[in-house]
Amino acid sequence: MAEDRVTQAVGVARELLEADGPDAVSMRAIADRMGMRAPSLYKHVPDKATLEVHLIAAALAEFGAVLHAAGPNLPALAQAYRSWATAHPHLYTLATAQPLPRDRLPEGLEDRAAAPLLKACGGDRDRARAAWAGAHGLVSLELADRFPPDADLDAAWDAFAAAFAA
Amino acid sequence: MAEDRVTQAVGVARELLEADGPDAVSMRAIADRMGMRAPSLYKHVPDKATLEVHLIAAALAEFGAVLHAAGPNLPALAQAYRSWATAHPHLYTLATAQPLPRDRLPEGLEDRAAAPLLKACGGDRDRARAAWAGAHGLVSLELADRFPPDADLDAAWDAFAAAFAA
DNA sequence: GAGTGTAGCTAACACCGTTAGCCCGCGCAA
DNA sequence: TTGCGCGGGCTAACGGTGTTAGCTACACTC
Repeated sequence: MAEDRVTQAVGVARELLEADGPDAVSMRAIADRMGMRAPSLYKHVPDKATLEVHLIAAALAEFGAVLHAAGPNLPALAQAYRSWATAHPHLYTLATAQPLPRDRLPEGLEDRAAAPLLKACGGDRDRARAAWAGAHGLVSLELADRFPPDADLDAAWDAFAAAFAA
Repeated sequence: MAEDRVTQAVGVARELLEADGPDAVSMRAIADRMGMRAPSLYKHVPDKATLEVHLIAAALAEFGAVLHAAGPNLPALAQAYRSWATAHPHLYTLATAQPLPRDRLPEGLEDRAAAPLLKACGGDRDRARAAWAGAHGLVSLELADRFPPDADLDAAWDAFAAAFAA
């Protein structure tokens, strides 16, 4: 059978990333787990960046599905956003901290992930972007441990939700 | 005289970072610009991480001063936040994307940078954190080119300000 | 059976941060 | 003046990274 070595490599990369963070994701480590040496990996994958693009695509698809399932109301979306991101911190960061390789991503992926929030904002794109930024900001500051240790994150999320409820 | 080689190294690191991004900041490149080889740099600086801590401290101090100068009202703060960050994208990212090495930073640096926003929010810490997250989210998504090319960022900032104006 | 493509391998390159060990020259003390 | 320590430069090297070149062995086809 030998199901596609590329998807296998992406899976291994995801395991490594989620378990031990971005520094653990090396071509040699991936190859090791696939039972081969690093150079052989290049018979299946052109380079590491491509692998990361696949990882980002998978992450966005999964994340988008979670948001979609939360339905188009803002508090539920915020909760889903935060809980997925904190459950997959390295994946969230990978998919979010760098420019999107839009030309190498499946058509419509981005829009599909954004759709629930846009609907929750009644189609107001600017408002949706501001809300997205709020959620992303809260999540990424939390993931980077930027809030003081005594900060009440739930309360901060409530304040965020309150600002956008009006 | 030989003004402190450490501050000189930090200055060079900043130049490299601002000019060509984080990948350009290598110990060898810094040493080159100082007219020496990389190993000699270690006679003055214990390691690269320490250099980065100095860079972060300098960035936070400068950024904090800019915010302070903007005064404690939210629209002015938002404008100052965005314009400093976009003027120094790599520096902003460096100082913001990783956990703060709080134990190695000057006492009170963090609070001083946060003070203007806290005052603008009337001392409501949760609200201030939500507002900070909004600004940080907008900036970091903009810096990472995450908004669609046709997005009107000014309008998104207005929507953000409107949400927190009420 | 000859040939061809797939998929593994080792060796190597250029870079990274970092360490070990050498050596030169300056200041200071006897 | 002589000797000595040490600050501050150097080269060589280690182990890591992504990646390429070039070899080989197996399977499949004609």
